[in-house]
Amino acid sequence: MRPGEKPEIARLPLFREMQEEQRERIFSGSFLQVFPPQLTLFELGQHPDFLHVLIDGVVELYATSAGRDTTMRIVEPVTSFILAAVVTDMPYLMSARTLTSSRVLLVPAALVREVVKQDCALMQATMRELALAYRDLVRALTDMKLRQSAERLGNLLLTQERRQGGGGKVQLRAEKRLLASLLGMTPENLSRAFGVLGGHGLEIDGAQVTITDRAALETFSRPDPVRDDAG
Amino acid sequence: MRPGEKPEIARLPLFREMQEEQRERIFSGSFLQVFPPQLTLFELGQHPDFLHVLIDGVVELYATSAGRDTTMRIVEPVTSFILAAVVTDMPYLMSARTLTSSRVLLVPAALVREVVKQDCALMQATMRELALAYRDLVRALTDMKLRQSAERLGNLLLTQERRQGGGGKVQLRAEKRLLASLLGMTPENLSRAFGVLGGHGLEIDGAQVTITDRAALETFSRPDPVRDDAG
DNA sequence: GTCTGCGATTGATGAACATCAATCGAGACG
DNA sequence: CGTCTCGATTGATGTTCATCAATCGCAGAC
Repeated sequence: MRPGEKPEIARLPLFREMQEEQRERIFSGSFLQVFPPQLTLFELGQHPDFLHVLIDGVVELYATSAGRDTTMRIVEPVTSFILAAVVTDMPYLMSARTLTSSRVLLVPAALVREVVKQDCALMQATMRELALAYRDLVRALTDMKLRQSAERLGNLLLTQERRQGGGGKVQLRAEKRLLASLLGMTPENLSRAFGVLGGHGLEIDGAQVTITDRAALETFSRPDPVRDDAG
Repeated sequence: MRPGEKPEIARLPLFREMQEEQRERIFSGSFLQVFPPQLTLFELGQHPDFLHVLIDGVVELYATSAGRDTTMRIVEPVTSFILAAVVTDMPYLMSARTLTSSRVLLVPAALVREVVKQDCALMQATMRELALAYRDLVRALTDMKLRQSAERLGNLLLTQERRQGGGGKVQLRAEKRLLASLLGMTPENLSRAFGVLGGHGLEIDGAQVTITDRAALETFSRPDPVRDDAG
């Protein structure tokens, strides 16, 4: 682990409040591993052996079924992932692969479960993390069920813009094919959705998106104050 | 509270393992309320004042956005619901209404949060509950993104049949319009989906569904051993 | 520079699904 | 016993989205 990274991991919401001593136990039982791009970290159905914490790089969580697959989440550093499978000790419901070269902290799942039982602060943080993740999924599911593709894209851009500082500019980080899969559509349709939004306050140039008329974009995308604005 | 109900609530996974004394605190701070059918219990965006435990009746959780709405979950007794909003103390992401006359135990949200902090067994149960709910939503979202309507219906029926004992019969409990909304389609399309499954090992008579050829139904619906079989 | 490979885009077509309208059928009620 | 109501069903039609095919544009290789 590089200097400065351990404190950064310790500052994660998940590990922040726990006892120093227990945190040391977690860290000393874990190990950092480097993975090349496009490598599968684990697959749907496998038994969860490690809690993963992405330190550096980008990881995609995706699900497959009957030959088709879809992106469920794009993980950026520094974040833990697949907490729910580790806590319940049940098979993964998603697969994971690196998109870029990545460094991942691997915390043995059994160790997580053991320390969680002994350190109430860690348990509370875990509980909170799971509750927030649950809420994210509620949002994603209603988004999928109630909105059509161009609206979903519009709302995602509005949300991203707020997260990136609110200057009316959004920098797309992932490939568009990935973004399409995350939004539950084909790359072709994403292109067309961008085209549609072009008539509703949006300008796009490659991976650089500019919101030229927020009011128009909001009228079209119908963001929900509860679902889309709050964290 | 009627005799026999309190022990039944105490047997819920959520409350089972906690200290007797703390459980008493929860119960004595809560109250049971009876609601008529079709009554809204709370609405999306409101601040969560109570953890709800459905004792008797049926409750629908649904989300709305831009005039449209969709069923997210049908709650049957005895189950707690909207745990995530209570734990995070953040606005509801779903609304709730009774479908039939219902009795609901209302546990003040602040009390839940306080006792959770003091009783590690309750916290662990909460964590587990949230993790399982998260996994349910992962399943629902991938189902929505990867399968088309008739497949979703087929898999739901296969799952229900297993839960109802596996005799090849499934009794539909909810109205079909509700089932349609839960599956993310219109009532008209649900009818047609049943029609399609009629050619793939299914027979339907009103609310009584019979699986006449499980192999055919599975071939068509492509259940995922991980996602659909495991709990 | 040119070639090459790959992702993004665009157009044409088809499938899945929603919508609109009409009808059917079963339970409620006079 | 009829009729009224409401959900379920069926058919006709339109919209949304996927698929297939071709082209564009850009970055890396040589």
